[in-house]
Amino acid sequence: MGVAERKTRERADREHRITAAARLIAEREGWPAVTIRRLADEIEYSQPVVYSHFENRDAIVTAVALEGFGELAKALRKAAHRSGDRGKAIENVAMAYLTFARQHPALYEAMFTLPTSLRFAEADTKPELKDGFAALASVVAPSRSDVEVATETFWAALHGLAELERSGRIRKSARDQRIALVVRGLLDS
Amino acid sequence: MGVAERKTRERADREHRITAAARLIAEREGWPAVTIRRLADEIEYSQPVVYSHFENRDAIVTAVALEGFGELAKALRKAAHRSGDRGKAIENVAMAYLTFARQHPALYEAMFTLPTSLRFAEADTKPELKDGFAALASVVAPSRSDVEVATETFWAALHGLAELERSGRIRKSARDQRIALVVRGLLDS
DNA sequence: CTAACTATTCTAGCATTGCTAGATTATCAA
DNA sequence: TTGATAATCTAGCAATGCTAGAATAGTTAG
Repeated sequence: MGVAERKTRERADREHRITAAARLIAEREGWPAVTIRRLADEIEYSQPVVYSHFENRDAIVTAVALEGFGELAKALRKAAHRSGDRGKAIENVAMAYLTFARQHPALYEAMFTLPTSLRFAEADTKPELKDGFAALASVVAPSRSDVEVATETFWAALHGLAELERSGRIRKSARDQRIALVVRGLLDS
Repeated sequence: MGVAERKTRERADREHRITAAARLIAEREGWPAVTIRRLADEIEYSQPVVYSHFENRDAIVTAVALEGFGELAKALRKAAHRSGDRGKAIENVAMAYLTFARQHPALYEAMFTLPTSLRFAEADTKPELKDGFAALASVVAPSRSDVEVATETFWAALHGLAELERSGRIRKSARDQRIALVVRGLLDS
């Protein structure tokens, strides 16, 4: 009775091929180039098959975004882990965050600026979404009373830096100095 | 010979009616509802007339965004002006920034997340784009040596807060505490 | 092994979009 | 009044997201 198993496995494979193709095309040519027809071509099936996996285009973006959150969390955890003093830990995590955003611009776009159906701070919030926040919180300062507020602010600063850098609105050259400022701001308080 | 003048005035009026309609529809129903057909209907002309004013849809978004930058700069200048000590000034400006973003979400979206042809830090950078930055810089600390870096970081923090708040990824309740943290971070350094 | 049934996949099409070529109408100078 | 120019419109193209209904493949019962 391995037939059913094979079928579900094949379906899962195909689903993964869709998100992988979406991500690749987005990273190479931008999200507008990610059309259902293009994805259908890529997996060598017709359009309705794509819709048997995802309700609509946004759902595909959402799936990619979720992958992204998982990977970002992993990168942040790694950076938090190999850390000396607290300041260095914060700096490492900040660098890791900005590097991630810079190296996967389309992925980051899916995670933060494209319309997705991802809900935060709710009952059904996916673990991928919480993990990244937790990694940030771990270096902020486990001791201080306002960990959550401080983490939110840290996150906002990083996200803002990532976005303004990506859109070319702040100088690329002064990145390290800005990170230093953020780190100092978090330490002194 | 007031004919030519009247015509250019009428053209300018019509152009303004286009961006005003775009902005209104975007604010009420979101940017995807802003279609060329809809705008043409709104100004009671046919589609090609809209294209005689703007090269394409993005150019309309860009025009709205530029208006937004002008208004944001004005709001920030106002907040910077009525200020007591330096900490209060920074706080006022930060509050003004976030209030602006919250009260005009679609406008803010045009300014920061939708694709526009706005270029920063270049020769042809429009004054509206520089003014807001200048208003931020004015409260950061005219004395310190790293004004530009500090202003960029301040801006990034505000932008990050605005975006994460808008997308519901950080708690609305703790806004004031986060602002306090940003202000303290800027003061202590 | 065949026939019927079910699940899967495809073809073909709809409505909407951004954008434009070419016809049509209004405007104005000679 | 006529002819030329400018302003505007009609009609249409190609591309998009999405879907109904036909066709096919796969599975099971007799």
